[in-house]
Amino acid sequence: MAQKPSRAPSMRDVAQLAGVSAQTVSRVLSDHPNVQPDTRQAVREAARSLGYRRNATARALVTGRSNMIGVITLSTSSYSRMTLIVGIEREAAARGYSVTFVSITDLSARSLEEGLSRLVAQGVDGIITAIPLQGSSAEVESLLNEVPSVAIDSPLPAGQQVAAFDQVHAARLAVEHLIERGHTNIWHVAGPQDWVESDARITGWRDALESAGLQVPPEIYGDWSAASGYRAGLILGRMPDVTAVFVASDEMAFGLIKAVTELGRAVPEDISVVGIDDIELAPYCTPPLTTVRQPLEEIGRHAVQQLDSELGEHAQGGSRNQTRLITPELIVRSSTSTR
Amino acid sequence: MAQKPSRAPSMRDVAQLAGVSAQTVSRVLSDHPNVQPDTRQAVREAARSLGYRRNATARALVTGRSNMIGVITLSTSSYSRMTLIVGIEREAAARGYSVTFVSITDLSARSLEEGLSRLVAQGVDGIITAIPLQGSSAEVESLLNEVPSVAIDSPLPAGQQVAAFDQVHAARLAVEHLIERGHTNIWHVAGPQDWVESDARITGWRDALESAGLQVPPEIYGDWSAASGYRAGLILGRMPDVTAVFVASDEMAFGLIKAVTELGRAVPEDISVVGIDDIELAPYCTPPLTTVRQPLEEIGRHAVQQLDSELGEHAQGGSRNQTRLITPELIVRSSTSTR
DNA sequence: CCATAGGTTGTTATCGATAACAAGCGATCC
DNA sequence: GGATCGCTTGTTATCGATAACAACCTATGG
Repeated sequence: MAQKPSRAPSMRDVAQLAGVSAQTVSRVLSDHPNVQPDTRQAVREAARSLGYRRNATARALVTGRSNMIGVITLSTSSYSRMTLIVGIEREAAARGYSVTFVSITDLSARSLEEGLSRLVAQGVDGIITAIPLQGSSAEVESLLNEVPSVAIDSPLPAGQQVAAFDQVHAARLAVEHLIERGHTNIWHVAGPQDWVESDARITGWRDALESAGLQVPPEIYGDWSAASGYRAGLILGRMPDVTAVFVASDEMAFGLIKAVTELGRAVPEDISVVGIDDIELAPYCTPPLTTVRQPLEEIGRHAVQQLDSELGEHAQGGSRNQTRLITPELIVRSSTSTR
Repeated sequence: MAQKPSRAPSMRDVAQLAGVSAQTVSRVLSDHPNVQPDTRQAVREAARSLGYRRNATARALVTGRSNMIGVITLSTSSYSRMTLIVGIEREAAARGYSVTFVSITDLSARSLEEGLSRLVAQGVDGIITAIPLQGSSAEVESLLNEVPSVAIDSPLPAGQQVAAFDQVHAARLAVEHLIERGHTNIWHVAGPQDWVESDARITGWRDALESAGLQVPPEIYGDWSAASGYRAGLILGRMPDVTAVFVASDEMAFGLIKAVTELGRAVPEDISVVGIDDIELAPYCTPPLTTVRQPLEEIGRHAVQQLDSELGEHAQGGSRNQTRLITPELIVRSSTSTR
């Protein structure tokens, strides 16, 4: 049944069938204004009857625009990454872009280079870097110079646009909430060392404590995983004077709560816990997790919007460096109690 | 500082600098065997000094291969989707493909068509459909005929390859575990109605019960979300003779456990619960969740492998319809007890 | 009634690479 | 020593579209 079509129909075929030139077909398909209605009609019909589909590759070659945007991200399979990517994809689709996706395993400059160059080689019009790395390399900078880009999370060097979430503020919200409830000994389980998010959240936590005149204990580093939160919990649960912990991600908070509970300390009666993210399962934690929501899908959309407008200006050459910060929101559930 | 390069260097530029023809440059860059070592060397140097990068668009146009594979998936930001996509991306990268990603919001034939045609228009070499829909439309079939494709989850009609996980077996494993522990009244919270996964898991559950000579209660439908699991829990928790529930996803299991616990029924003492997926948080559920692991990253990799080999054969025209089933594994934690 | 303007359509060149063919050249073989 | 072989390199055509220019035709105005 499936007859093998020797070749997909080209513009020439459509033109021939409609009795016009290829150029006219092109005009019709691009909605140029100056085409006679009947011609337009005829071309449309011919195209439909042949099942014609415009060849994006050829267009890209001649126009210099591929209408693809590249996304590079860490390959952690976390909720947050996925939500971000879905946000990006939606907005991109709405604006007529398709999304090419590259994930890297580690944060080394090597693999960052490798990933970026895959995207550039693929001919994307712009790149969204959803990578939380701090430093970078000359090679990376030069790659990012070849193509307009927007950074999520990380303030990468080149005069780039940034679509971000106010991490410091988020952390401050969480900690202030604990302070309001009367806690004075508030610990922090942070993300891994070289992540900007980790730093920002540490900063927010520290700021909040200091402005309240409270003592700042040492932070404990995790790696975003629930398992690392569990390990932190095994430590903190053994310290009797710890009554509150601000955890840098919901997933780590799950682990921490499990650990301290196993050690016989009740949450929130003995220890209050606040997370960050508001993952889908946060309300179903035992107890339901108080957390700061990150509107990730929105962040993804913003990133695409900025990239799109940057691509628009690109022709003209305007290049201001605006940053759009998104405001976090505290979600109070039951993992925090008044002291 | 950032000088605007009027145009990226082309093969011609490299050729000129190296004092050879464009074709020779092409040969060097494609690692053709018959090139004199010094020529090769000279070309390589010229390319490096110009910062030359091969234009994938032009290559794609002339070779007819874009080295892009398309992935279409539902835009649920679940853990599993992300894991799958990461698996796909890794394997694709390893085989020299880049991945273009389209997510759709609903399972209507309309949006499926829309998404697929975006991919086809973009010129992908092959498509991985990670969409759990049962039915489809003529238009969809015709789109899938234009391009080789592999289905994950769903047995889409066209003589497609399928990379799948043995859902029926997985469900059976879960239920048999409960039966072994002495349970006789085992309920099921299923996924949404028109998903193949839901059906397969229902089938497995039913099979296991029937072969044990047990009664089959009516299934309760959820939508994979923790919230829907919670609702199911509010129902099942009120039925005193229910001692075991097999839940079609870990996320729903989290919700269910929360609900029945709130109703005063202890897990696993009063009610045993088994999920499916083994999400990262499963061990940190209260109590730690017994579940059946889905090796999603592996499934993603398999899908790419099959697609790649299909793309290879495509030239020759072989087209058998092999299916690779991946075996599930039961992970016993503490949410199930002996009756 | 001719000149000009503007709408409509066609022609040609081009984007950046590769495939297919052609040519040059030294070595091997009889 | 001449013919053939095989390695190396260059030439030309092509992929499928669009940009830029050219040509034609129909109104409109003087």
